[in-house]
Amino acid sequence: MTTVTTVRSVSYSCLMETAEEPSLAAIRIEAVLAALDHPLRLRVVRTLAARGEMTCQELLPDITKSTASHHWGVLRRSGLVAQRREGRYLHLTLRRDDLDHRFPGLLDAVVHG
Amino acid sequence: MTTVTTVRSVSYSCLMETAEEPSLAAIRIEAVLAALDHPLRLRVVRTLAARGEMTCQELLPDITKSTASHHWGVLRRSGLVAQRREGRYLHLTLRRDDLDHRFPGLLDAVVHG
DNA sequence: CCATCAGTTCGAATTGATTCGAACAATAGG
DNA sequence: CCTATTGTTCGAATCAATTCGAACTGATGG
Repeated sequence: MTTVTTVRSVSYSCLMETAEEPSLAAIRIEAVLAALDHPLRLRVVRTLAARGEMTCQELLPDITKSTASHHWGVLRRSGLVAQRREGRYLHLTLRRDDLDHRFPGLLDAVVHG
Repeated sequence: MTTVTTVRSVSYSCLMETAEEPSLAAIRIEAVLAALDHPLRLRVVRTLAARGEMTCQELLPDITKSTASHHWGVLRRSGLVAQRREGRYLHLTLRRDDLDHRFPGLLDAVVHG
């Protein structure tokens, strides 16, 4: 009786991808709207707007890690959120300046909605 | 051999519902974001912003009637679009004043995105 | 070194949105 | 009246997004 241990050594090549955040000019309104169209992600954006930089755990403590990570990816790729690594922890911030410059008024509408 | 004709006389009681558009104060940002998170509906909003009042057929000529009607419903209930009946035709308009008043800058961001 | 912790990735299941045809209401026009 | 047209509603099928457990990477600290 041998315990089968499936080692996926190759497929995890592009793990912990460094900054897949779009540049200021590359932020697309379609991606921003799609990211905001989810209760959890909208809550995260509002919390970041009110409290500034926060860690992942502070933002979504009661959510499964894999689910939370999915939402971080959507928020990052949309251009709404930037991340900063500090040791093991990931610190997230709203890209307020970029968003205000690209879509003036949008964040205010979303936050004080 | 009788041809069964299922007559649904009761279930169509609330057909052609008159103005299920929310009032200015009742417009929710969540519904607006959800409505904008679809390529067809985003295209409709942008077309209405550029060309003003238009009929349903002018807006989505190549789309199935039932599918189009579904999208009109989403746009109406979100508060983005108002409708005016003229005979058989439905004329749609962007609720620009209401949206600019409720969420200043949002429509501009969406249209010139 | 080794165990732990934070977050990512994959694969599969569930859930939700979209789409379409058919039946329908309401109006328009002969 | 009768027929064609415009848009709605229902039901079912399809497609996309969300969710979760398990395996994994990389950093931390004994």
